[in-house]
Amino acid sequence: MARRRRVGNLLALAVLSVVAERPMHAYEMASVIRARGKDRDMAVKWGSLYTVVHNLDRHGLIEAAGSAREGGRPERTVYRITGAGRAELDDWTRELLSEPEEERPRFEAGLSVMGGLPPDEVTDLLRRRLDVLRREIAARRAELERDRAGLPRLFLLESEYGLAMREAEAEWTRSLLGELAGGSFPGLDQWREFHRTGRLPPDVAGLAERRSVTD
Amino acid sequence: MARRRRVGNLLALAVLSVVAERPMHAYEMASVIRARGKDRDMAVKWGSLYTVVHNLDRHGLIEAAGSAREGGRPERTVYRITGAGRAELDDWTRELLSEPEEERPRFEAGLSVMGGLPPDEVTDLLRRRLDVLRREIAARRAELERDRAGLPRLFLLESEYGLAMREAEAEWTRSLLGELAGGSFPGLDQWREFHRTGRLPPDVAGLAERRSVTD
DNA sequence: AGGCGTATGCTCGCATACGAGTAATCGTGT
DNA sequence: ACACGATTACTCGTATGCGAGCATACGCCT
Repeated sequence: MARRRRVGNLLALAVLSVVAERPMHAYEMASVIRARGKDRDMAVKWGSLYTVVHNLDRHGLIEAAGSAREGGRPERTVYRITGAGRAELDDWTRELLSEPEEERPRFEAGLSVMGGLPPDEVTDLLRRRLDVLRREIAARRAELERDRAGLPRLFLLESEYGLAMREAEAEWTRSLLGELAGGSFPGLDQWREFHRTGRLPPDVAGLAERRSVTD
Repeated sequence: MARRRRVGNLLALAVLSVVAERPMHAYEMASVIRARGKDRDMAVKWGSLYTVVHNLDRHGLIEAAGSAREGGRPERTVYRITGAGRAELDDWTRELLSEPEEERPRFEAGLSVMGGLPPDEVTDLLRRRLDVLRREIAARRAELERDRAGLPRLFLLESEYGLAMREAEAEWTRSLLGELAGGSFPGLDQWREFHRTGRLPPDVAGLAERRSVTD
């Protein structure tokens, strides 16, 4: 699984998904993607739009269906999705839904180098993180509540999922923070010691090596 | 915040974090990163190692500290971290810890195009996802239990966090699956209808447009 | 009727990212 | 004592990714 996509940028998924509805020219795709709020779900970089559309064309996933010009000067190519494109869209969707990420969130990277900062600063940083999370959760929850009135559930799932994950993250952070601030975090003294003296206590040095597990 | 990093690849963070300990040559960095299991925390592509090391050098975050040759033929440059490098490492760590991701997980993209597949297939796909999640959770939990014996808590946090997130994800998926499989998911009929007829019921069409919110 | 802000629509160049390939050395079984 | 598989160590080319910039046109105010 996790096959290599001919065009791997998630923006390509968004493009396929809107052009599957009806033929459009590139800029219109952008507008529709924006109107549907799909750009919120996938951190779209608009600078990549034309590259992506081009590549989709090159690989036969969409194709020119003529061109149109309106009052506005430049002649724009209208694209339609091809059979291969539709197949790719479906297959990609299937993959995204059925296979959990291998991709680690960046916070995990942060945790993994966290020991390089002194514990009290870390506590402070996590407190800040928790603050932001809480604010975001409130904002999203409000937005979701507003949307529930007008939108079918199917279109709200991404938001619900995002909210649930944020909540879990906040919860986890809060619990860690409790241990750090309350002083019950095991090894806190060595950690502090390490930053006072600049060196690891001998019993911890060399301990950081992890065995290779079931990989 | 979220300043642009001179070298943005997370592999660069790993490199900085190990070379901060003591000067090393490139390949040794790779070994240490692997030995610490940091590569598990950040999906490292080893093909990027030399590019990244090069770029760190170019930007003055590390610098050559001489070169060594051992039995093995090629002369290897030994790098040490610079003041700027240490500052970058600390600043980056601070950012990763204190600022929650803007980055959307790919699953969210999947959810957002999910409507393109018929509900029964989606149910099936999510069931598969849940299976994989459950297996992963069991595996990670076992691994974590094993590691608890030998490693200080500080080095287990990434794993604990990863596990907590997987659990939350599984929980959310399970609950959605319940609604889909049990038929209580609102709008299920229209969704199915849409796939039978190929067209949206008129009351749903045009509904997908999202208002622009607080952005 | 002219000025200006904003939306539209697109181009370009540079910097990466990273897969795939290469070549030497080491370890170990026979 | 040598073959061969694994490990060490690195190079290169190609495909993107994407920020920044640019040009036109439209709506609206004055």
